[in-house]
Amino acid sequence: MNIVKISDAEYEIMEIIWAAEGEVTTADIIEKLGENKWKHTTILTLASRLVDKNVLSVRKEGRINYYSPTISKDEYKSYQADDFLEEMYGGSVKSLVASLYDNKKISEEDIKELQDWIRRV
Amino acid sequence: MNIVKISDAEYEIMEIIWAAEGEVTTADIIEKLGENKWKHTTILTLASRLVDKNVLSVRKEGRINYYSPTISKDEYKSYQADDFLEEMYGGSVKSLVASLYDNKKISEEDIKELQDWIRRV
DNA sequence: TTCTTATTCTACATAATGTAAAATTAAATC
DNA sequence: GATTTAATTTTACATTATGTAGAATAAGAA
Repeated sequence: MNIVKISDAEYEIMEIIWAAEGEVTTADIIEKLGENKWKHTTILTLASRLVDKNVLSVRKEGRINYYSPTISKDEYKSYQADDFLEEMYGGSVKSLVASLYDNKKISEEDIKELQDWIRRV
Repeated sequence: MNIVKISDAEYEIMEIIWAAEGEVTTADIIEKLGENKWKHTTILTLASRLVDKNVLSVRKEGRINYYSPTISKDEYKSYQADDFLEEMYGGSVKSLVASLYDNKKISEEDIKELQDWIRRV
C-alpha cells in the first residue's frame, strides 16, 4: 500500500476519526471540531480528499456517510517516519539518532530512555 | 535560526555545494550537474531561492557569484529530523524508534546497530 | 564604445492546500 | 405523491510552492 502525505487540515480530521472508536459520521466530526472551525462543506471536502488518499474509507447508508480509517495513527506515523528515514538517512536509524545527538537535538536523557526501551525489547 | 524545508531541485544544488569544499561558482555547479540538466538561469533561480531560505550564502566579486553553505549537510538533516520528531512524536526518539520497530520498518539488525552506537557514546 | 556573458527579474504552468458556494440527491413531512 | 429539508458531491477559486526558463540588466573584455 502506498501511503501519501496528508495535509495539516486533513490531519486534524484524521485525529478525530482515530480518537473515536468505530465509524464516524460528518455530524460527529463537526461536533468534535466545534461548529465554528470550518463550514460543513469544508469538512466534507477534506474527508473526500482523505478517501482519495486511501487513508479513510467510507460506507454510505442512505444519505449518511460513515467514515473509518484504513490505517491506524501509529501505522500512519510509522510510514511517514520510515519514508523520512529512507529519504534522509538511507534507512539507518543509527545514523538518524547519531545525527540528532551530534547536533544536540536530543539529550542524554533521551538516549537513556531509548537504551531502556532497547533492553526491554 | 529558522531552517525551512528545501525542495528536491534545491536539494540537488545543495548536494553539489556540500560536496565541494570552499566556495562554488555557478560554472562549478553547471559542470557538476552536466550541461543538460537545467538551463543555467534555472540553476541561478534555484540558488537564489536557497539564499532566500538562508541555507546558502553568496559573495559577489565583480559579476561572479561565489556560493557557500550557511549550514552543513548533517546539520541541515538534523534540523529536519528534529522537526519531524517534534511534529510526529512529541520529540521522543524512543517513541519514534518503537513505532518503527512495532510496524516492522526496522529490523533487529538495525536495533543492534543502534545499541552498539549507544554503548560507544 | 561595443560585445560578451553572468546575474537578476519577470513569467508562467502545474500541483497542493484551505476554503466554501452551488448543485444534486435522498429522506422526511405535508 | 409533492414539497421541503438536510446530507453529500461538484465545482470553484485564491494562495503558495515548485520547476522551469526567457528578458532585461550590468560588469568586464575587446
